[in-house]
Amino acid sequence: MLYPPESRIMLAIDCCIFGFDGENLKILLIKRNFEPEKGKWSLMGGFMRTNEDLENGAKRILNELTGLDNVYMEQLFSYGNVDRDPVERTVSICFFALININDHDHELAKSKNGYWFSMKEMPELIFDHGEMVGKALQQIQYKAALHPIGFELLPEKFTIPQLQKLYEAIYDTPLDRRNFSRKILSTGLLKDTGEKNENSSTKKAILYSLEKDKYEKQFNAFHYFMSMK
Amino acid sequence: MLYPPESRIMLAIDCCIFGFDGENLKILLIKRNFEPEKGKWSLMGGFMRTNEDLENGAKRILNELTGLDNVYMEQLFSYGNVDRDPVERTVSICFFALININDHDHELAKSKNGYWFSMKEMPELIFDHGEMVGKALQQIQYKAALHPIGFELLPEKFTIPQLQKLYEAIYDTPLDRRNFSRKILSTGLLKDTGEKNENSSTKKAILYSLEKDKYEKQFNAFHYFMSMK
DNA sequence: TCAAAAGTGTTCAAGCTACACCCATGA
DNA sequence: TCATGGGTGTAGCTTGAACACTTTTGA
Repeated sequence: MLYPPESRIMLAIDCCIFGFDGENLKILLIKRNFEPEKGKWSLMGGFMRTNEDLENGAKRILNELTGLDNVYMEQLFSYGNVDRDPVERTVSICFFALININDHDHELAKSKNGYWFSMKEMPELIFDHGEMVGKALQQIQYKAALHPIGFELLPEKFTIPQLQKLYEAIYDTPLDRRNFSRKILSTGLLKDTGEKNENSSTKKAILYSLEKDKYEKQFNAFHYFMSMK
Repeated sequence: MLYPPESRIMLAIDCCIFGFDGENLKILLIKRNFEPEKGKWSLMGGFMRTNEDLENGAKRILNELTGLDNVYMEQLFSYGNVDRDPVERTVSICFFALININDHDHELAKSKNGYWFSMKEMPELIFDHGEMVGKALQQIQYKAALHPIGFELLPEKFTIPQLQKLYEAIYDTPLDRRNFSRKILSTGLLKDTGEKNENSSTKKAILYSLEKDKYEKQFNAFHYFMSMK
């Protein structure tokens, strides 16, 4: 038995892929060499397959561009205005991913015409992809204020100043070093690795790693990383 | 030009409809008199039409059960596990609505086999509808902590004790009357109507209405209605 | 006049904000 | 030895939590 065919609709997945280069929050976009809107910028996307769950579809598409697995991904929102796609009525389920910008397969991304943009220098995107990115950024701001998702964008070992720069990039606002440090350390999520950041030309900052146990346990607890006024 | 037919998929909408009766947060469910899962409880739902935007589809479905228009609705999440629907692979976009429980068309709801349940007495639901309700409740808890959505569940004129009962129902926790009152009034969103609640058998509480201007302006500002520990 | 619900004020503790000094490093 | 960036401490203020008394009303 099947349902009547009245609402079989093209179903797509689009993926906002965010990274952080130490200074700026960045997004991975592709220059389309296929129709429609060939030559313009868009999110990485693709059609949902009939035999895969939504999350698997999103993972597949992320993997096609970055080569990555095991990445933090969240379903964001579904877009389905009747005329959003000029070819045919298509509903797109948008996901966002937070990746460590150094981890992905650069060659693969290049072969798919993928380029990183700072959020502030993002070009115009096709269809409603600009709206998707706006919503993704807003969602990251919400979530990062309460939950420790920022770490997903950093390498395994990171310094507090790096983390602070990330938060400053996410909220596009300067933060006080001393208060930030105290707040982050008070969560108990950070473990001093005993190592220091050798890349610095001044005082070397302490490298921390995540307390995995606490991280997983407390992930859904509230932390108030930002005061969201 | 059309896309290849590889991923045309049945697209449904399901709707979590919440109300508040003065004591309990409630949800409107239907007892299915149609297949599949005839006789079991589910959310109100339907298939997306090819010629309507997602929000319009959700509004249509809400209206079919309640007769209401102009209701607070939010897209929640999309569900698309391959085998979630036994009939055929179907992706469902879930919305939630907050309505004033007295405003809707009781006869219409009855004619569709709609019944209200307290959240705590909710029966088992078909498919992944239980998961949907859980996520909707969580989203309401998040949102109501920061944004003034609670008012959508109350009549136009309401008292502070009523509002407190609503928050207590949403978070399933008792709140301190004095602190709650001070906090809510400090937002400046409430306007003393000069009237009092005549339904009370003891001291009559002041009826407030929303400061519409401030409400709309501040809707996306953060308020910290709840301390989310 | 009593019970029940509503309105209001105060005190204390915790947390946030703002700010200053010292240390380590490489040039 | 100097400039730069990193680590830490403190004082004041704001906010939230805890708590008690008074008022209104109908029975």
